Parts: sequence; C-alpha cells; structure tokens
Amino acid sequence: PSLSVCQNIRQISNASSPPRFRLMMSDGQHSLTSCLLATQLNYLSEENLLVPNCVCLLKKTINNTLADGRRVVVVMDMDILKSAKETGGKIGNPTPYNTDGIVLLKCAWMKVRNCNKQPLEAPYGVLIYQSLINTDSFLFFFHRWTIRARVTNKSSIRTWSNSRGEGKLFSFEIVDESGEIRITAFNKEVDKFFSLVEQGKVYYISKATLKPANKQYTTLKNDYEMTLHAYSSIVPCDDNQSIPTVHCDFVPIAELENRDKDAIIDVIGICKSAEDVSRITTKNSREVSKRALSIIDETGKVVTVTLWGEEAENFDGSTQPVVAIKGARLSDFGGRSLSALFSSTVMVNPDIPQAFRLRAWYDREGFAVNSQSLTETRSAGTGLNMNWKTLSDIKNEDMGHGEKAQYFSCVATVLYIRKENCLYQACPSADCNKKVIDQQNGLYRCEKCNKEFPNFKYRLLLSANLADFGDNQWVTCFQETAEALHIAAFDEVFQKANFTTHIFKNRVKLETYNDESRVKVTVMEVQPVDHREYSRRLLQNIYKLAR
DNA sequence: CCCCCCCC
Repeated sequence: PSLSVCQNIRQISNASSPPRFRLMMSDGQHSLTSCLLATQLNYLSEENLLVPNCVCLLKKTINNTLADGRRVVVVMDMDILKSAKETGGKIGNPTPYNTDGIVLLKCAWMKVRNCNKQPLEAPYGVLIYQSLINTDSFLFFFHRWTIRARVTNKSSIRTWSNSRGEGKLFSFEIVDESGEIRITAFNKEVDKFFSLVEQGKVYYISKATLKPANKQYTTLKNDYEMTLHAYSSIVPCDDNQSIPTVHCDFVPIAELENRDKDAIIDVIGICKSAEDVSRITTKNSREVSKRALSIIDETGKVVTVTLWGEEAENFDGSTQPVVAIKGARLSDFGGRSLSALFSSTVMVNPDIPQAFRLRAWYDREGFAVNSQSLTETRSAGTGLNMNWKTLSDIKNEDMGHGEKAQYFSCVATVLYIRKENCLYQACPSADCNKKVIDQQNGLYRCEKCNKEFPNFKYRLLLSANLADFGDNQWVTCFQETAEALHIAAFDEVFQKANFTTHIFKNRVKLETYNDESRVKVTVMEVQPVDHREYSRRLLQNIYKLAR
C-alpha cells in the first residue's frame, strides 16, 4: 500500500460502458499520469470522493501493458484518507515521472501493421494512418510518442551520390524491453545528432517518422524503421536501469568449426595479435581499410576476425584487449574465419562478466597455451596449410579450372629466367599495381583506377621456368616474389665464391683514416687462374718456407 | 533520401 495524492481525474473520452477514469497521481515529488481506475471503484469518482488534491491509500495496484504497448497502473483498491477540503489544495510541486509518455518500441509498429490505409505525414512527423484519426491511438501518436531505448549499434557517417541526388547519413539501432528498430538520420540531422548519439547509451526519442523497412538490407527483427527529421527529438536518459543492454549469445571459438558458413554469430576473445591496417580495393573498385585480428578464448582455439573501415583503422591491439563482436559473419576462408559486417557491434574490453573471466584466464594461463587456429594462413609457411603438389599435378588435376583460384606449394628448380621485359610500368597509386597504358601524351592510364597519371612506378615482372622431377612450368613472379628469387640467387653467389681461387690484381697503399694508418688493398682486376702457373708458384713458396 | 557487408 502506498500513500498518494490525486492530482487529476478525468473520464476517458470514449463511449465505453462502464466508463473508465484516468488518474494523475502524485507522491508529492513525482506524478504519474498513466493510472486507470478499476471499474469497481468508479463510484469513488461518481460520488465526488476521488477528486483533485485528496489523499489516497493505494491498497492494490496492477501494472499492465495495453495492447498498443502503453504501460498503465490500474488501481484495484483504494481508500480516501483525506478529502480535498481537508488538504486544502495542492501538495508539493511534483514533476512528471519520466516513464510518463514513454511507449514501448513494439507499439509503434503494432499500430501501423493493424491498418491498411494510406499513411500520411503528421505535422509532428510521426507516420499516421488515416484510419487512426479520431481515435485514442491518434492522440497517442500525435502527442505522446516518446520511446526510451538503448543505442546498440551506431554507424559512421557515409555519403551517397546517385541519380536522385547526394547527401550523407548515419544510422543506429536501438532496443527497449519490447524489441529493436533502426533509425536513420540524413544531412542536417547528421550534423545535429551524430555526436549526441553514443553506442550503449539510453535516450528519449520522439517525433521520428516510421516507414516499412526494406527487409533485404536488415537483419533486425522489425518490419519498420525510423527516420529523424528537423522536429525530431533525442534526449539522453540517465534513468536507464530497465533498458536492456546489448545481449550477446557468445559462441565458443572451438564451436565455430561446427557452424554453417555465413552464420551470423556473437564471439568474444582476447586479441592475441593484430595485423597492421591495410587498404584494399574491392571488386567494385572501392577502397576500404581492413585489419585482421587473431582472437583466442578458453577453448584454446584461435580464429581470424577481419574488421573493416574506421573500425579497422581505430583498432589498437597492442594491449591484447578483449574483443567481443555481436553479429559477426562466419566465413569458410582458410577453414573458418570471421568478418565484421556493417550490422556488427564490435566492443573492445566490454564491461561484461564474460570479458572479465576471459581477461583473468588469459593473464593467468591463456597467454601460454599451445593454441590452434581455425584459420589457416598461407603466410604461416609450414604445417597443415601447405597444399603440396608436384608440377605435373597442375595438369593432371586440372588445377585452376574452377571458379576460384587455387593455391599450392611445390619444390622446384629455376631452369631459366627471361631477361626480357622484366620491368613493367605500373599504376603509381598505393596498392594498385595494374599495368598502365602509355597515352603517348605524357599521361599513363590505369584501367583499374580509371584514372590518368603523369607518372608510373616500375615493377619487376619475371617469367621463370620451374622444373621438378616430373614436369616444368612457366611462372610469373611480381615484384615481391621476384625480389625474393633474386635475393636467393644473390646469396648463392656469395656462397659459391667461398673456397674459389682467382688471380687478383691489386692496388696497395698506406692510408690514414681517423688517425689510424693501415695498408689498404683494393682489387683492381680478377682473372682466372692458370693452374699450372699457380701450382709452380705455390711450390716455390712451400720450398721457401721449408728453408 | 541509404542499402556498402568488402581482401586474401
């Protein structure tokens, strides 16, 4: 039971029978407008006992959620302790309790789904259906539409340019107790709301419009999404205890082996190591940053996770942080690997028990476990990931005839390297090594970048013939592999020079350098040895030493 | 009003 003051009472404006009374109740500090009087208590109003400023003892109340998602307190039993005359007026200066007017996300789309009429844009920006006008729902939408929800995922700002125009946008996803929805802001609303909206925080949001979601582009469980407008309002909310936080259903890394390709999963692990960020060009000729992380969990298994864009650029793996990803996509590249999507939430050192457990495990013992990776990397060099073949296998197994390129390793001997055309003129932009076309006007065109440049860079391109015991094969080595081949040959030259004999024609001179004098010998010419002459002199020397 | 989910 609780004491409260009736601030206001009115009959709900519909023709229901028996009538329903709505109360605004106060505890002296806060007021709550969403109270309904149970019909068996209607007499209190009809007999003018329950009137503004009377003090009540609420003996039984029920918290109820209406069909449209609004929450109400239904007063089932109450006594009037003091009449309005006795209290003599208003008590305290109560402010609205801040759940007042808050609706569950769910109600927004329930309302729209339930009618098939044409939508129209209301002055306050909420999408209203003609059929809802003159109903309680209309009033509800029009005046009272505020949701309180937590931001679970926030995109970066991106721009677009197409036949319909150009602009910028960002979007974010929110959850409350009833569900989730995506909200998008364009242009001016990007400027207004981008920095305000923070991942993980709770906001009051009102006066956004609602429109059907294109399910093709979203995995959120909602048939609708929202758009912000000039009149939309987003206000941070401190009282957020009841709003769910991001919920993750983490899959142990070892378990990923048993999951299907393209599955969307949540994963958590310690970032054991991270690649440097790099820029790649996609098939659609877009440039994007990427960074691969190796994460490990208590299963002792490691998997590669790729981050993209700003997430890749800003990631710092130097402290071996806990990385949790909600909604990563499982790929079969290299066996099993993971990729963050635009819809993924990447959390570094999240404030959740699983992260603390993992941190403790890693610092105590995990760092030293003999981990195994589910992702085979070709650069690792040894072990399972070497697809050993002989050169004759290339033909016998029709290698490379499939849709995807294949990778294999072989042991072979360089029979021949073509000296001709071993350099080509390549696109000067970083990471693009496409051969440029000399336009004969001082400009060089790259078909891949679709650009002309005043310059180019030279790159090595070696044609080499490799042989093993069964076959031989012409191969192409670009810059990096060509250099590796050269370095190997270079080393071999040094090795071969040891224990060889030549005639050296030399210059000898006493030289002073840094106050130090010494005889310096410089080779001027090297000639092959006449072995008979050499033997004769060698013998003479031996005889001389013997005397 | 966007809608990109990428690379080896």
